[in-house]
Amino acid sequence: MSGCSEDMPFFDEPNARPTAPSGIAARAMAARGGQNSAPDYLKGLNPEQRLAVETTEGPVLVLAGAGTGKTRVLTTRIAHILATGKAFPSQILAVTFTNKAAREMKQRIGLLIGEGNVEGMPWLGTFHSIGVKLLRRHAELAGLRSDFTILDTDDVVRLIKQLIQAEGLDDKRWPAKQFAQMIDGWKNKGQGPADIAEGDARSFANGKGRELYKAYQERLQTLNACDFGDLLCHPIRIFRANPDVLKDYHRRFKYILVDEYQDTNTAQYMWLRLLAQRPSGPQPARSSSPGGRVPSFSGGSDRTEAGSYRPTTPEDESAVPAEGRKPDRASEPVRGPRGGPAPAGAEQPGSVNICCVGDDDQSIYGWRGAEVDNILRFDKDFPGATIIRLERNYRSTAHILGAASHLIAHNEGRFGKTLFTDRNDPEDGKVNVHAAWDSEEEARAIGETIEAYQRQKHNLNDMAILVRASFQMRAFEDRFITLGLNYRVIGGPRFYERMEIRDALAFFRVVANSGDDLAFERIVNVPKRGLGEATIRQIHDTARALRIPMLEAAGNLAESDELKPKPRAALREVAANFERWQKALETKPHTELAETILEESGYTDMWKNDRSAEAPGRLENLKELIRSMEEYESLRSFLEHVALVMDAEQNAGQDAVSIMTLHSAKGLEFETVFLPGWEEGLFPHQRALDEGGRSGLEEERRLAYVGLTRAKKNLHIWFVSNRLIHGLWQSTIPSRFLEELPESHVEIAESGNSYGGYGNPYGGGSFASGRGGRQNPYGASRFDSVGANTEKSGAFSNTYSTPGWQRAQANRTEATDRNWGTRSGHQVERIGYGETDSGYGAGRTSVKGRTIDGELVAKSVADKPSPFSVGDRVFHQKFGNGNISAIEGNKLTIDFDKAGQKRVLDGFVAAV
DNA sequence: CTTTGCGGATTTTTT
DNA sequence: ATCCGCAAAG
Repeated sequence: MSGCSEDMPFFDEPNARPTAPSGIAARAMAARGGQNSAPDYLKGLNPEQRLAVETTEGPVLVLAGAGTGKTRVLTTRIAHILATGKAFPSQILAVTFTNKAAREMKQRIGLLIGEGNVEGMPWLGTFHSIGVKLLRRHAELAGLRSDFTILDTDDVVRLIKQLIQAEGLDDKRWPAKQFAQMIDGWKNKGQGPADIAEGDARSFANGKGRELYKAYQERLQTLNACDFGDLLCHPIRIFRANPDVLKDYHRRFKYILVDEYQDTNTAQYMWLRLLAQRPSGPQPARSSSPGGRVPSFSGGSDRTEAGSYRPTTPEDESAVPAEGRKPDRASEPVRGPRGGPAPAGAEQPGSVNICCVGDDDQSIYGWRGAEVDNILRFDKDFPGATIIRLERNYRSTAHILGAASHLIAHNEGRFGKTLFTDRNDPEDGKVNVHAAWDSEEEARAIGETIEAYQRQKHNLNDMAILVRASFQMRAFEDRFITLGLNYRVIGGPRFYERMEIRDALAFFRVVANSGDDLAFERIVNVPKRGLGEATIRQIHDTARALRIPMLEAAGNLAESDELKPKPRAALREVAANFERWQKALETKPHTELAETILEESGYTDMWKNDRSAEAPGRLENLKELIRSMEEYESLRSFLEHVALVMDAEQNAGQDAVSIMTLHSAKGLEFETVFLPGWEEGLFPHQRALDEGGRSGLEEERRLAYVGLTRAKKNLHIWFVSNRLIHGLWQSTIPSRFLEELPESHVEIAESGNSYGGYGNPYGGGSFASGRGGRQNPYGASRFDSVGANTEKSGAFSNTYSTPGWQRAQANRTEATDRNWGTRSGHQVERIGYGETDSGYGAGRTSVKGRTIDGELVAKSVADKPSPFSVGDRVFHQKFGNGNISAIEGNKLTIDFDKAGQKRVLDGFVAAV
């Protein structure tokens, strides 16, 4: 968050191209047997991969399908560039989207080239972390000091709220959160207040959108702060306005690599374009392409500074590139290996050694600004680009690949790739499609399948459940708790988002940077000190009037007599505390200081005195926070890290099933994958359909594709006929994506009997043909309307007329009748609800009554008196041992030894 | 200042 | 249904 001093000199090395092999290069060359035998790191690459690695010069697009060795290519390519002495580590710019990807890349390059040498890659990182680095260097060019603070979403929303109120607007009618998202959207497109569309500007706050945006930017500037979007937009602006600065980077970055290119948004694209341009020579990446109409971030659309682009013409606005404007230089890139180092393309004027790796079929972040078009028009942006397809898949069985390929082929507007594999094991099973009555049964059945796999010696670690929306996770968590099956939820609320962590960080931020008013406001009255709205307003006003930080203003006020005695004493203490801690910053080790701060501020005591169930977990988190600080040299460098890298590894050691959303599964793989919830309205999601239209549907389909391609060997897809949505039971129909799977690779599982795999209760034939004409006696389901409107191709409508499917149908009807009674008066009560927050693992845990074969189990239990009494010692599968402190019916309040106080159903604990 | 009660929202997520 | 945030009352 606050100032981290970069001690590495900016240009730490001569900019000259290395002439002699560096240590790494020497080693790699030594490893190379003779002129014709490849160095070790190239061994084992297939021809396409090798081409992607060795085509170092000129623009290259690597279309890497799922499981085709994308990361391997990227890392080997870097290793190759280094080993052949084409560039110093510091001359390679390698960008990723997530810290995880960056970490992984660093690590894998380290394996290829030796740990120590990776340290020299200062420009390998996320777009944002590199953005921070650039911005710290040139902060003054953006009107900031180099110790600027990075605000996270929470800070931004609070700040915007203040602005909205300051404008005298109703913050109820104009939610700050919504405006924050709008600003984020604008920044994703690289648009400053001057650039936004009139309609956008008008649509918020009675037409004050633009003013509000402007006010927001001004406020950030006075706070010496910026938001995530600024980390990209400021550098873009700096580059545009300062050609000399940009030129330095042009000289510096001989090679640019971009991971997950299909996920880049417009701002990231602009940023890359600026860095990839080589003004000294022909500029293939210029206005001859759609990319030429790079939107301007600030100022009018006809500025030409930095030679970045020309005035846009109407033609430029069309998505069609002006043909016949091929680059003057030979567009034929250096292809293929020549044994020795390729010509020093890095020095050819005008050459752009940019390599983007991505997969248009895995673009699933359109909703947050990613532009698939960026990857689709790569060859227009960079004429003469080499496009390399990686289609050989090393991950999945032929059935899984067949299913995935067939599904994704329903999308238009793609490069078109077909994954293939040499693998041909007759043992490989087809993709299984299962039907269940409702989400609970779905969870139960998947739980049983998992246990069956477990009995066959499969590790839980190799299995994952990938859901479309996070609310689906609950059913699985519930079920797994009762089964005692270990699971881990990935991607829940992140560590840094937890209240206690944010509070603690706010204390640290003020200590590190007393001008951090947002942080100060957050904790000035934490723990409660009797400083209410009135006092805070007064501090605020004083600070604004005198143009000083709020902390300082608070100190002044405490010494004046403008306040009543109580708040005055409180403020005096706060000011004294911070003064003391700031002094200690110089002398005390930062972890010790952090502990002191939390102690002396009364923050830890606050949680110790809190009797709620979450309190112990929160204290645990605070301890973990301090522990994690040890890895950093100073409080400042820690805060910098936290601002950008906000994840924490969760219980990785244990064997556990992973539960996560499809989005967070991208990039991962599992032996066995379960894909529940393939129903219209949920997947494809209704909102994606409503808001995104056809392209929304295509993105959903890509998401399905991502899901399918996560599986290595076993893939189970599920759909249910009834789902609880917003507290209402809705009958649902199977996802259209099921119809889009090829019959030859799919098997309809007849899982029915043991736990009842019943699908569509309304008869109407198979889920492939049962669209339309079906009636729902219980009122209109919003999903029905979707299905009814779907006149989509019947290309696969006969897919499921197999004997197996028909038998499943027969089962289904029978079962339907049996279950019907229960369903109508649905009473799956939520009987107990306990929450655990301890650690980073499973965030939520809940227990509820359940129906088994139509009987409401929990209900029958509820009528009997509880077999336990207060004081009994009991055991719970998840929470361990504890003592009962209260009983209400069959709900027990238990003080667990480890997990703290929880409320659970008596059915889930046993007497010890 | 703290507590209670009402209204609104409830896809996906990184930095 | 239920969680969350905010505003008015205690």
